[in-house]
Amino acid sequence: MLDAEYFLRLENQLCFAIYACSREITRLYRPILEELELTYPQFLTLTVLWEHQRLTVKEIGERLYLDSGTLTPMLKRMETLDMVKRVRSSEDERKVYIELTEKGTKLRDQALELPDKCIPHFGLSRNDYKELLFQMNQMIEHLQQVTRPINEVK
Amino acid sequence: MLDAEYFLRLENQLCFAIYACSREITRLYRPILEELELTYPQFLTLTVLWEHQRLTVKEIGERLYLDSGTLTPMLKRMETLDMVKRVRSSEDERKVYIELTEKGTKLRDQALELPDKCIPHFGLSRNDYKELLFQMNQMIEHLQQVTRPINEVK
DNA sequence: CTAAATTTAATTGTGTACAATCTTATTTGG
DNA sequence: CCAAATAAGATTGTACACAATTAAATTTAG
Repeated sequence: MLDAEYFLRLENQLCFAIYACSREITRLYRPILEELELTYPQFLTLTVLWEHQRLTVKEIGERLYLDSGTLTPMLKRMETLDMVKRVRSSEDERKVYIELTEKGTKLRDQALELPDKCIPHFGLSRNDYKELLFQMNQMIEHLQQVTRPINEVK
Repeated sequence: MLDAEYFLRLENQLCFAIYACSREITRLYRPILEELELTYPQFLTLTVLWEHQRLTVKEIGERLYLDSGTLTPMLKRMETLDMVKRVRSSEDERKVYIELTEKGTKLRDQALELPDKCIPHFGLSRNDYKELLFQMNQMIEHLQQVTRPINEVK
């Protein structure tokens, strides 16, 4: 049983701090990503594609925790910008493969400058960075046990 | 000089972890807030109003780091739901005061159940919660020094 | 083997975010 | 005192998020 009055105050709400922090980081990235004609979620999409070359919409969604309602229109915009190709699978017509174009592949070179330009502004030591990353991922896991439907009962 | 290759991998990106964590928390809150007819940003708006009774749009924006482009339409929706009143100031016609209605005030009672229902799912000890909150707020401060225009030179 | 269930994307509709611009009101400097 | 600067909200346009639904393809169970 928590002290509800205490945790209802804005200054004590961890969820608000995380939400605000997320938006501040996006704000930091925005002008730099703008030079690459990218938004932050588009950059994340390229990040997973740089690691895997070719993924279905569903597989991208599993990695970024986004659904087709978000991804489909975003991927279409990225296709218009000639960063990715959308290829309907021939073995399974339900699937759409997302592949990097040459332009999308080359963007990685410019994106390599991002960490250096951004991470120092987090104001974290290398160790704090790692610990915070670990904590966040643990929290995500915890939360997903509640927020994601349990289909793995089979 | 950071190892850019390392920090470009999705699993090593703290910004992604924070962004994903923020969305997972919102997902945890959503069904509970839905019972109060609230979205998460609307809940935050009520949170600051419960603390201050009456604030201008600008003052709400300063606390939540949101601008009028976000707040104006949201506050209008909340007015439609009879949670707040929008009152143009008579001393300074540029300002619009946001005040709680009776309904908006009473929602606090139900909102008091939120911390108990949600925070345990974070999977954090009371101490980890406090430390994480502190770290996040520190990061926000650091980031704002870069992302927010410096007007306080005067 | 086929009807029902499941899977994958796409679509629809609502609600943020936020840059950029606009409008109106107030403040300030000459 | 008044024109220029500034300030507060509103508006416009673009891009996510995400629930809910739809459409089409594939799997599965009887």
